[in-house]
Amino acid sequence: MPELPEVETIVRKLAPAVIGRTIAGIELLYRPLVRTGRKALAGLRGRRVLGVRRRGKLLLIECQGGRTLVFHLKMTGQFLFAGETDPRDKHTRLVVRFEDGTNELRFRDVRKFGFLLCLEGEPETASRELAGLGPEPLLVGQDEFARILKARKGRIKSVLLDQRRLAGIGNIYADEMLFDARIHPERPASSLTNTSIARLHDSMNKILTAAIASSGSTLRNYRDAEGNEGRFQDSHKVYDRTGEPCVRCGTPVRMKRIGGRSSHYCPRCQPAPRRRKAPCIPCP
DNA sequence: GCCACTGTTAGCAT
DNA sequence: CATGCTAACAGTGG
Repeated sequence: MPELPEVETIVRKLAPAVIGRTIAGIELLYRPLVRTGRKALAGLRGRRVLGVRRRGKLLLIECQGGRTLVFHLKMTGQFLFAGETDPRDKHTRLVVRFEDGTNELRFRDVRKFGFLLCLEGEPETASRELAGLGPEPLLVGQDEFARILKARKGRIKSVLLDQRRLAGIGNIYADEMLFDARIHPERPASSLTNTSIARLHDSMNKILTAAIASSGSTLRNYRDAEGNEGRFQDSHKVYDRTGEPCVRCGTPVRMKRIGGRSSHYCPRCQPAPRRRKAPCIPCP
């Protein structure tokens, strides 16, 4: 479940709790979690944590000596702190112990989709996963945003979800920002007017900023590193509100599968794109 | 019990 | 290259 606002929330909890601490050991409980750098992982013992940051939906833990742990939480990855003697549940995939021994950091992931890279050197250049990402939605300017959208033939929602175009937007926030900007999720990205693009840029900033301020959305199992739930689900206007009245016009919110993803929208506030007339083949 | 569904995305087909 | 499905996994809810 974690998208940009959830990963950002986790980063903010994790940073003060681990920066400056020295790693005493790492226990890998599910080997396939580590996609690259399993050997480098063992070499983290004795190194200090220098920083924690986010890129798209990835969470980066930067350590002394130019090594970086890169986590993707996919659907069900989560971090928690626990005492070293507290029982571990069966979904715990990795444990980081620290020299101060006050608590340990655990990564658990029910569905096992999450992954970890242990990189040496500049992360942005050391891995495809990072190098291929588009700009940060909260940093991209309106002009570049417009260029990204206008160059795409596909549906606007699919473009928002494409991490090579913009990094960090997932299903929930794509639906919410499209509703806010009154754009139908199936509108071809290249067909958007400058006005619509400007509105969508504003909505993207507004929704993501508000979601971060509310510590993300908890619909099923998302929790931050302290076990807290997010509160932004209370502000969802369309996501997970199928059949409920649109907050703007009262029309029931509709759910439709678009590009394999459940998509929620108001059929009245977000009118369907006009179907193009068939080209006149034997145009005389 | 069975079936449908789930917030991601890599990999493959077109 | 771009775009569109589906599988990978495990649990939950009907």
